[in-house]
Amino acid sequence: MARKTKAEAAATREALLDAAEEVFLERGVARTSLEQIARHAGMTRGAVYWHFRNKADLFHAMLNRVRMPFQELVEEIGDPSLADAPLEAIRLACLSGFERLERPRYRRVHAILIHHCEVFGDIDPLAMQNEMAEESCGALRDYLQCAARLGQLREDLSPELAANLLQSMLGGLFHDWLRNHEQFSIAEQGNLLVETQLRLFRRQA
Amino acid sequence: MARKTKAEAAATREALLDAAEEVFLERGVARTSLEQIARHAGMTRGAVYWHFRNKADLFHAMLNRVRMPFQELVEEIGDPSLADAPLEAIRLACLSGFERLERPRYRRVHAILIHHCEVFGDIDPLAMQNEMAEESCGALRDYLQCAARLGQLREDLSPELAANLLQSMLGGLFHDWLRNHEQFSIAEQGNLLVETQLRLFRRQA
DNA sequence: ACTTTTACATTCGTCAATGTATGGTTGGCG
DNA sequence: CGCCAACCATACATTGACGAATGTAAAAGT
Repeated sequence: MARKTKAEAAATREALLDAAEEVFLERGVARTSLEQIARHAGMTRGAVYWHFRNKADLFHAMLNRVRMPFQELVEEIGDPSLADAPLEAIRLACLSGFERLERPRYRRVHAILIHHCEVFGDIDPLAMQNEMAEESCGALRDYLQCAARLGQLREDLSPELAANLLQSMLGGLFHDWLRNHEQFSIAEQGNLLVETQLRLFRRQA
Repeated sequence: MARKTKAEAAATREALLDAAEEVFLERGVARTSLEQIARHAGMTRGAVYWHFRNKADLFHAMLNRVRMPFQELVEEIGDPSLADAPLEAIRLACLSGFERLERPRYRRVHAILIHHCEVFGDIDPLAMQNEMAEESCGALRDYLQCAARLGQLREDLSPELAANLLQSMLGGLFHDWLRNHEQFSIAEQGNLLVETQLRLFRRQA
């Protein structure tokens, strides 16, 4: 094969990762061979083995193109102007998280991680999900405790319980939407659910 | 091998299915061979291929030993004495669902379906999850509409929205618990969350 | 312009898993 | 009581995916 320029080579690398996303998503990780990925990108397995050591390495590279959403969500929350409005901070963080998830690459990779791959090589998707869950739940608890101190929560609702409730609701929404994203828009439905849940949390005037 | 009595043959069939549950759960469906399942049951692949046509057939048989929980949940709800207390009916249905899920066989099979298998043969776990989700969401909506007619819901909360909230919360809880059931008891945590959510739904006195 | 390295394509050996065919023992029915 | 088929083990054939080796032609360097 003729050698390509560096830019073209990088492009084929991206094309291989794109192809991996699509084929993994539609056939599952275990059932797709490197041959299928290569053919779907218009290449052969030789190209795959040039850019990646093996299937696990390619999988890692695919994951590294997106960062974890809840991690970013926590960073996003760090707006100092919202220090006295923690519930609003939570709402905005969820909103930006939803928008990020609607980008095709994010959606596909997370759908693969959660619904289309079992334990695979040194990657344990369930452990990653556990980390994400604990991380987001911790952040929610911090902000809801803050809200409780500011007297913005119903008195008959502990911030820990509210955090668990919100965490479970967000997780369920996340899973449902990733299962088939054409059923509803996560931005619309997510904002609606989060606003409603937070409204139920707030103390009545 | 010597021929076994009918009872013994049935016992080895069950032993093979038990072994399949355990190995599928710990190694994932795609990465486990029929050899591993047979050895784990103290048999050889010959026994597997006698009782089942192939891996997919064994998988089907494993699923058929448990019925879908939300399907039973819907049946469970049909208590006529609770016609004027739909929220209580929902709570009791969730409770019985949680207790059913704590039985090891139910827990293992659902954990496999949701977290440890990709698309596989003619089985599409995501389609099954979609059916379960729509089914339970429909039932919840019916009961919450009933509650709304009886004036038991906050006026600023539509029954459809409440159903979606509850559905997402239950789904998230379900997924979280199946991911590692040692983290918490789904009966305790689930009842706590459901009671709290329903309390937030109720109109204030 | 010449060499070297890059970026793939092609081919082939290997191995694990599946599926099938066969054998052997005995339970259970006539 | 005899024989057949149930029940399972064993051996063999087949498949297909991986990974390494090799080929090769052009881009980069000098």
